Amino acid sequence: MLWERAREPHAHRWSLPGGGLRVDEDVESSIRRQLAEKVDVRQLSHVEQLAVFSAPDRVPGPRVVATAFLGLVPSDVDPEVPADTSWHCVDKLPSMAFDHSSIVHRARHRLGSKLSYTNLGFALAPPEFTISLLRDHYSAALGYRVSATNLQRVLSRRLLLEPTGGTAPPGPSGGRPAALFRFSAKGIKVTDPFAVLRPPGSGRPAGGSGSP
Amino acid sequence: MLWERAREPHAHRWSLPGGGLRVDEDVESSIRRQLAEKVDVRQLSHVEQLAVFSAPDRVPGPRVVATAFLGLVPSDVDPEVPADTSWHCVDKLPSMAFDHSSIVHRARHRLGSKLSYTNLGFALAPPEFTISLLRDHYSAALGYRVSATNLQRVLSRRLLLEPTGGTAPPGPSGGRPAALFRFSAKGIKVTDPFAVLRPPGSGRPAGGSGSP
DNA sequence: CAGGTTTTCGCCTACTGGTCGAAAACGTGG
DNA sequence: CCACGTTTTCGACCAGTAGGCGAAAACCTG
Repeated sequence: MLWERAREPHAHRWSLPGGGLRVDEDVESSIRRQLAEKVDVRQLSHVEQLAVFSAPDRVPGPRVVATAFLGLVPSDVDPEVPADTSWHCVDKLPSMAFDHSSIVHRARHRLGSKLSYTNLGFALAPPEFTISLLRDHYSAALGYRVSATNLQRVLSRRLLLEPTGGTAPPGPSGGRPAALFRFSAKGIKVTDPFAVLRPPGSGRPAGGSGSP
Repeated sequence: MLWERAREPHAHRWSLPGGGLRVDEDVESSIRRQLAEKVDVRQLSHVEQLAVFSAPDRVPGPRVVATAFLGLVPSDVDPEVPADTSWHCVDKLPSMAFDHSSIVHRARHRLGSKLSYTNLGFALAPPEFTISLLRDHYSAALGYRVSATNLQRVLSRRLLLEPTGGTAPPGPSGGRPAALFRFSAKGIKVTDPFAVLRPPGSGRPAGGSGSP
């Protein structure tokens, strides 16, 4: 989501929403406040620090140190934005002000990476979703097609998918109605990475009961 | 590596090395300069931004925004440090100044997580190392025993271990001399995460050449 | 009700990680 | 100098995991 600058420098170019840090707030409170004030985006499903951008010449004039954030909004919410603000596809970005273009690319890379070793993908979807919708979000964020079959099995084995019992109506061209799921967070967060080298003794959840 | 504060506030308590940002440097240059100036630590095998700590009351007086870094030094280098500086085990930390204790815990958690989905473990070892040494580093950082057999096979299958041909002399109690390896970086960095949900068609690295 | 569409499920295969035990290579003590 | 303990290395086995079909289910349109 970008905001078209009205004033110099870089007037009429697109920039990321943000602003100065007040003395009585930390950086996360600040970005949440600014999003709420300026563009009315409050329903963030995930917010994390991306990186500090601090090159001395990143903006004209005195140096400005910026803490960039990665924020995700579920795909079903479409917040009202002011006239000078609009959503852009990360594959077709306009010319951007300052170093904001590199910030966006860094965020895109972070999201793609985290999809592989965390469950952050659920933050992209509404509270109830179909596997196809989740697959589309994964595909868009990763940049390649992922199989719905495989995605469902992988997430199911991790006990992350909980069927709601309901179904979503099929599209205009028909098709079997898709089952609805919700994220089954059994004490875990979407940001928790799953280990690859595990502690010993955690390989076999349940041995064959009794004697073979 | 901690530094004992001489002045108030928090005099005589331990704190992380660091200092103010100059106008002509970015934050990474700054922390590298300060480490080089104050404690003569130059041989960092890995440096990454950890997080921004910006709570308004994190230090007495005017608010100070700090960009914390995670820096790794290979286990074979032992840089000379001034009298007021010394290394501490993260399991036995002294009382620390400001919010530096939470910064260290955050760094520890980050390192443990990244060992699971990147090859950052190689940054802990010297350029040439034995599997046992690498296992000890993994065990220390993760907090549980990892098997040398498994570690070697996992890393070998990822084509990350390149034997140097040399061997390390056995310890005082004998034992077979251990083979030496180096990190085989074929165009990859230790920070690159390995994907879990892979792009299609990448399952089989090398098909059987010809007809078996 | 026939045909097209989308989702879901089961099966098969390949790969990956955990565990175990044997063998190799070394030092030490009798 | 040879038996013994120690440490590393390697192979084998097993279970769990992911990718790739293809069939079946469930829906819409004409």
